[in-house]
Amino acid sequence: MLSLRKKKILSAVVDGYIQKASPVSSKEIQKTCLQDCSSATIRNELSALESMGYLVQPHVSAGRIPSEKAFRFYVNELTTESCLTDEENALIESRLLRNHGSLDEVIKQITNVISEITHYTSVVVKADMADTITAIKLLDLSNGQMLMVIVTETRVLKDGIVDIPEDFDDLMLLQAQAWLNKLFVGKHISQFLNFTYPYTLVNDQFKLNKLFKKITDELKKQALANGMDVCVCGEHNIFKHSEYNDVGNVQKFLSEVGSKDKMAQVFTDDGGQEGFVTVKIGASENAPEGCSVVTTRVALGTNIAGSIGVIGPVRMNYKKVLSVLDKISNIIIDMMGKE
Amino acid sequence: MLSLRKKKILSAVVDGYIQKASPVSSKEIQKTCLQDCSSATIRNELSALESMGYLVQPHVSAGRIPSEKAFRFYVNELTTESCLTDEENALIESRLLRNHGSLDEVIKQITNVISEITHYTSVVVKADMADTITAIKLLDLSNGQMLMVIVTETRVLKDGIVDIPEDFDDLMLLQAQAWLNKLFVGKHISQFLNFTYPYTLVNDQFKLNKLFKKITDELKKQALANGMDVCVCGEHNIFKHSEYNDVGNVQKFLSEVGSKDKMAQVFTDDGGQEGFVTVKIGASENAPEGCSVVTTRVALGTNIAGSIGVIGPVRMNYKKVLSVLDKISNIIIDMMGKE
DNA sequence: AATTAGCACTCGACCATCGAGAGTGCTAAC
DNA sequence: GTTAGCACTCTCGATGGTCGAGTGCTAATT
Repeated sequence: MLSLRKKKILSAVVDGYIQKASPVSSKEIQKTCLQDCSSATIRNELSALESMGYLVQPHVSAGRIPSEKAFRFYVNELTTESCLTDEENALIESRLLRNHGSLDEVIKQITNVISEITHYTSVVVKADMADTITAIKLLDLSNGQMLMVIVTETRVLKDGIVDIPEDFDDLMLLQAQAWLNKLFVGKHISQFLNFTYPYTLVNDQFKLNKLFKKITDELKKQALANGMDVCVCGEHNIFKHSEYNDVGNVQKFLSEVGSKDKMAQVFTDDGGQEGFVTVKIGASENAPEGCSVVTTRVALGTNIAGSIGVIGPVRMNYKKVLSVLDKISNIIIDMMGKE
Repeated sequence: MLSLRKKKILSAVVDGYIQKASPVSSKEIQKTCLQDCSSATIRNELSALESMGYLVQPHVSAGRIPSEKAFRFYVNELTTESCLTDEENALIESRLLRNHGSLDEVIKQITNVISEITHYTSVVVKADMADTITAIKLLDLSNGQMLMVIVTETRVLKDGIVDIPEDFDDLMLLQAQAWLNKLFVGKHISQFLNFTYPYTLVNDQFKLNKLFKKITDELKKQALANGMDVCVCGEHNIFKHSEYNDVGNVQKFLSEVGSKDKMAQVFTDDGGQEGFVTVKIGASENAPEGCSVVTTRVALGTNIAGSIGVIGPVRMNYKKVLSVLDKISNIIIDMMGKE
């Protein structure tokens, strides 16, 4: 457990770093939040926090940078109180309340406002929960591969291709198909997400298990990429943040954000509870490397599940992002309640 | 007119620069294409070409870099013969010929193959020519602004907002509306593109003319952004080209490519003739700064106009891009003919 | 025992300098 | 008109030196 002073200092480092994007020194902390302490004392504390894994020193004569652990601490300590200005609140409301025909229009509006106010990239993932699976087909392509097709009430998802092992005959393919249908027909495609293949379920032979796992994995990917609508807005906001002064980072970020299945994955892999905001910090919490992902669940209509959120560098303005998402999810829940 | 040797040298510089992305020296040219000349002679020629505006020298001890004028020369000299390998041809064919339900699917496939083979960003702009304008509405928002709405047979385009001058009354608004309807009802939205506002048409008063011009400009922008479907693929390919090692350039490029109206504009502003490939080099030829745009027109169905093409740095592999677009447009024209 | 003042130390950022190498332009000879 | 030869210019990378920021440690203080 951290002493009160350590907490204060740690928060100050994180706050300062979020603001300036450069290492924070003992003197700065003294100025901003601990005038009644000397910088030497703070240095001792910083040193302690470093050895506890909260801080990192890029080099000996630089200040401290918060680690992902520090950001996690910071976010946990955060109060839920909003930091939005009246103008920002008004903007959000006016944008969401003007009634824009179709759901997709509304979603566009949502991503728009979020990215505009937060200056990060925003994402909304939509899944029609009423659109359930009616069949799963495994189609032998006669070239050692099979095509997997998921049929739902409203559409057909294809393009999943998997190698068939040589000792796998037609009968087994049919068995596999039957098994998949038994498991998933009537369910929503998003339920692949929570499904993990149990190795002992079908067959003890390692090879077959491996194939079955491959099939369900591939189906999962398909379901993510095509079964859910992903709307992204404000990708270009990354250029505002100094971690993306490097072309390599930009490239990595854009390729992550551009991949629908990754986004669907990252933005729906949370508690699934409506009204709560989830924060994932860095790769260790399953966000893309160097990134944080903030999401919240919201019903976008009867039987339409939605996940709205923000993706950006770990050095993110969490206060603002959390406030915005909180505000927006409340408005939406409200809107939905009235209909 | 350039001497044969100058042409040879100029082509060699462009070729070399396209390949290496670094200045080309006299010695290199000697090696690659003019063994029977000394490097000194080539230097004289290079110097002449430079003063003619074809070449640029970044600094005195560097080789030459081709100017946009040089690329224009190079492209004009290019023969139409294809430089594609058998594998590439086969890939294109197999991708386009597997029949993918909807037109949008096909378009996705087209952009996909193009960007995959050329390693540039590819764009397809689709315009349903049968979808004509049924009405244009100017709606006074009572706050000194008006909302402009274009109604076509299948959809409603809105969101164009323009200030109304104070001395503009309701009657004039109606007049303006009547005028616009008279001009454009029954036509396709893309025809705004070719429309330029004639100052003397309605009123001699400068102010009103200015407003009318503003309205048509705004309508144009709307028509471009929303009246045509723009499909972009392979944005991330820019990272493969060294001109985009700089974050600033990446940002500029992505913001250009991300703006639908700019893309619709750039990719449809050509002769409009089917089967011919148009090349725009650099800002002076109305491509985005530092970029070249290669396009070709193709009917994507009865009454559906399409423009398919590639956008990338001026230092583009024109041989390949032209070959690919040529091949693809031929296939599509063929496909359409059969239906 | 915790805090603090003071100081030596370290390291990055910035700048100037230097030499090597590339490639040119010019001159004079062919 | 072409070419060999050479001086010249400029970039690039390496080297070194100074400055300032910020630390860690020590010894004194509370």
